[in-house]
Amino acid sequence: MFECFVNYLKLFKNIPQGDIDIIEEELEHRKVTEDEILLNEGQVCKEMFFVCKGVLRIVALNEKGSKMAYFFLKENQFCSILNSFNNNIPAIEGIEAACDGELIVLKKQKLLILYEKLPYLKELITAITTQSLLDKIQVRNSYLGEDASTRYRNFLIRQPEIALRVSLGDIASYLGITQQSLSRIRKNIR
Amino acid sequence: MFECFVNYLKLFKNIPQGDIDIIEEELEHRKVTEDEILLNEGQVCKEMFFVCKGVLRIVALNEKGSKMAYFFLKENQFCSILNSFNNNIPAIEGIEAACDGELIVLKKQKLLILYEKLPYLKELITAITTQSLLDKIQVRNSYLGEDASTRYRNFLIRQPEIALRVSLGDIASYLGITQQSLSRIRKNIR
DNA sequence: ATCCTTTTTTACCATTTGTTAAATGTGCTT
DNA sequence: AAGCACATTTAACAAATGGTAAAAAAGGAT
Repeated sequence: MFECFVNYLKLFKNIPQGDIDIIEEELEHRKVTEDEILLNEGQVCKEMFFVCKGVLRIVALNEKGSKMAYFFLKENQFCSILNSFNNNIPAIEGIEAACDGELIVLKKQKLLILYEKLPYLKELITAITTQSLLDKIQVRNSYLGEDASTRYRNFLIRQPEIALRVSLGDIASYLGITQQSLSRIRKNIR
Repeated sequence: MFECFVNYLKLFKNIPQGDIDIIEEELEHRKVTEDEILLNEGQVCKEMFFVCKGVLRIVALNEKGSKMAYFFLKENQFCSILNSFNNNIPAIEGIEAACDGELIVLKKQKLLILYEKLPYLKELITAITTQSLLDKIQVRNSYLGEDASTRYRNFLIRQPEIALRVSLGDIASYLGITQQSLSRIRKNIR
């Protein structure tokens, strides 16, 4: 049930079986279906998800009021709205399932218990999520300097598995262009 | 000399004078002039800067080979290339002074000494820099969903002081548009 | 003040992207 | 299989942006 999560952590640090038992005590498992909403914009985010299977998307409303995908998270990635989670403030973004999948749910209360019992876990998870922030920011910055066609080609290189599993509309909003533009770009690439 | 840095930290946590003496022991002060390069792309970043006066810019080469500004950092903000700083790998971005200014320099070696002596300092600085990452990523994401004119208007709202202190070329590259486009947008706004 | 360099503004045209609308395709339900 | 809802593709036109080049403006140095 929780192997994928534990196995992922073990990639970074050897964790004794006793600790694993403690960790699994506080985890929850959840199946999600496409377009299921895991967190609404405006709510305080009190959970951190770990994707075992499928793809999650972080979404927000843009200036014109339409939903835009900020990020896609796939297997072995954490997904939360950290600004909300850390500071107990309403989230500006929401979390949705981009396709059917399975998650590990880390409730904030339970995670804090784990951090008390196993302080190294806090360091580890913080390091992982911080690193993923740095990766995300690097990608988003580079997109701003590219035209739509280049953005799409780089998206295919950077996240080929995502490209196959989420809708064209999702990808277009993620790249900051319209569906029609993306469809046109796809045609030109063929 | 170092008051601005210490005063800033005190906003978050009360720090006894003894600790302040320890901290100041490890700090360095540096004056910079406009366009001075503080870190070249490709180098490993071994320092963290704290801006006392002026504006720094984080730059990177885009697909076409021209320099793009990823971020501007002003008074009371930390500036480093964390991916390089944390992981001892060459930086993809560079750091330059966008105008004359004064900095506190925190060398990695000395910072690690401070973290040993005052563990709460590590938590504090990590929290501050993580929060600023979240803020930056939020802004960059929203820019991707806006057209150039909206981006500029939101830039003026979000960072009015920066707008007055850096060149049009810097702002244009930050917003992912050409100087000419930005100049045209400015005209339309008047 | 003058010259020189750099930045900013303009203008023109090519290209890209957005908008609107319709057509086509795809999968699901009955 | 037929029908329906939804996603994707196309098309035609409008609007925005980029590329190039040149003029104007602003600063600095002498």
